[in-house]
Amino acid sequence: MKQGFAMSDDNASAASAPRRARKAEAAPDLGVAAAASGVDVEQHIYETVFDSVLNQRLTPGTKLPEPALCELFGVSRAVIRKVLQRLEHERIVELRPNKGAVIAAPTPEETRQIFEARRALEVSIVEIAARRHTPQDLADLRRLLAHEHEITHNPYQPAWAACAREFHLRIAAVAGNPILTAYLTELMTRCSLIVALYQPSGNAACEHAEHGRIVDYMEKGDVASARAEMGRHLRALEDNISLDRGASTQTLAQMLNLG
Amino acid sequence: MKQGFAMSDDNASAASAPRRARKAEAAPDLGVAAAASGVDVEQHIYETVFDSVLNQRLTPGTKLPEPALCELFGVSRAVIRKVLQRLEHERIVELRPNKGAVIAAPTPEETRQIFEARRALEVSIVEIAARRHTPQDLADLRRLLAHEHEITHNPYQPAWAACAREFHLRIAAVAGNPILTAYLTELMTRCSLIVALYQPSGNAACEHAEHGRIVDYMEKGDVASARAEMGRHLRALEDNISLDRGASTQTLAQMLNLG
DNA sequence: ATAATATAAATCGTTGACGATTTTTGTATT
DNA sequence: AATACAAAAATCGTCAACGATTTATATTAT
Repeated sequence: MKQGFAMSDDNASAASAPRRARKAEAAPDLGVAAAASGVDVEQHIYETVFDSVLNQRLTPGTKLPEPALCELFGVSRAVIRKVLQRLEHERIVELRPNKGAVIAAPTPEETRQIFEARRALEVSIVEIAARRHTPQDLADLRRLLAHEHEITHNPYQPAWAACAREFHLRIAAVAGNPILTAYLTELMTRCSLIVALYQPSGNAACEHAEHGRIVDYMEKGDVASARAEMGRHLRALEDNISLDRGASTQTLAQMLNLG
Repeated sequence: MKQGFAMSDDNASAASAPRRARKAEAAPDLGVAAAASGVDVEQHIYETVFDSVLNQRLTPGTKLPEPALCELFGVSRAVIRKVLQRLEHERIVELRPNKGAVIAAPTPEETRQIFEARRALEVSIVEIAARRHTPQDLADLRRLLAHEHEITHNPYQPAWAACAREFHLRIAAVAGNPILTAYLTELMTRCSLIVALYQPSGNAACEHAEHGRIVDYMEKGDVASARAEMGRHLRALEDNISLDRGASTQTLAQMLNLG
């Protein structure tokens, strides 16, 4: 098969020109801003790739050649390599030695493990959140539920996925443990990859109702029911994933929402 | 304060010599072995640092200068940098921009979060393990308990810590979810840092008894009791950490068990 | 026409070097 | 003697280049 990339052609002219405005001898470029922006540039590249994965512009299996990313972002290979290693550790990309980086493609077995891990984590998280929530926390969750309700009938899948993601992460935020939140964030990102791979026939309205029940139990202080409902909800999510595949024909620049 | 390092002196003569035996023109060094060993070298460096942290030779706050590590392991800065980034992502070292890497020193608040995350994870892990264990799994756990019993009266703290660590990770292995095992591994490594920082007055015999009860409940299939006992056990662990500090005077080479 | 082989292109791993920042050391002043 | 300041050393971030490996392409033989 053929990957639909054409970046070395259309980007060689667009990205190489601003690249030279770094240490020019004519412009008195204050070196402080250039050096201090280094860490921000790295974060920007990371977030761009991350966001593209969440929005399914970068789909599992997509190759991420280092030279292409260098030209797209106008940086050296060292910083690209650093970002790729970070993404690898979060299981978003897979780094095959001497063969390049690709967006990770969770196998069915990994999918099972990811959902089992989510259940293990989230039932504990919702238990902590059910004990620790403030009135403000509940108001925020209700507001998220209202936004969910509006978007339930939106056919654009990534929008709903982002909404649901925000809900689960908000509960983790209520629990107030950054470590558990980080783990859950990682697992939910991998779930985005799963959704992109095996398009689930998810019923947004059904999921929305389950979210509502979870908040209801939290408000009542019914910890056990909140745990049970979260467990049911996650099992239901796992239960509707098919095994179709979809291949893309976009360019890497389009997937990254650049140019 | 003064860090007790003297590596640039005694290592400049010992490590720079074998460094040159890489691409010499006289020796027909087969480049395949040198290139293929690259990933193993990286893994070796990682495991050396990791092991040194577990054994409390590398204690929180210890600086890890890149040039020193380059000479100690005879590699370039790129590979050292890669290992440091990996260790940073696992929260074992902290990478302060432009200020170097140090062994992480969990704060009291982080300590609370780490133990809360351990409880959240391990009660679910032991529940899965209690449902999924085979006779062989139970035999292995009993064997670990026997080894624990022998070492209970050993005054050398890291030996007992390694034993307890193995027990908890074995339960995770019985649960059979690599993702949860990886998260727990990370948390237990951070617990080693906590132990090194705030030396707990842990009662090994008491912990050993709790381990035994956990396995008993698993064997009986009493899932709820296994969960509860694990929760009690982890709370007890958290409850005895003091707030003393200890500073080291060893050289980095000694801490890494080299030469 | 297809398969196998050889050549060419692209990509990755590693290294050494340069500039910028931080830390240490030495000096002068109060 | 202690503090403040300045020079020097050490360390880190980034980059460009070289060799090795992989992938794609072109050629040739069956």
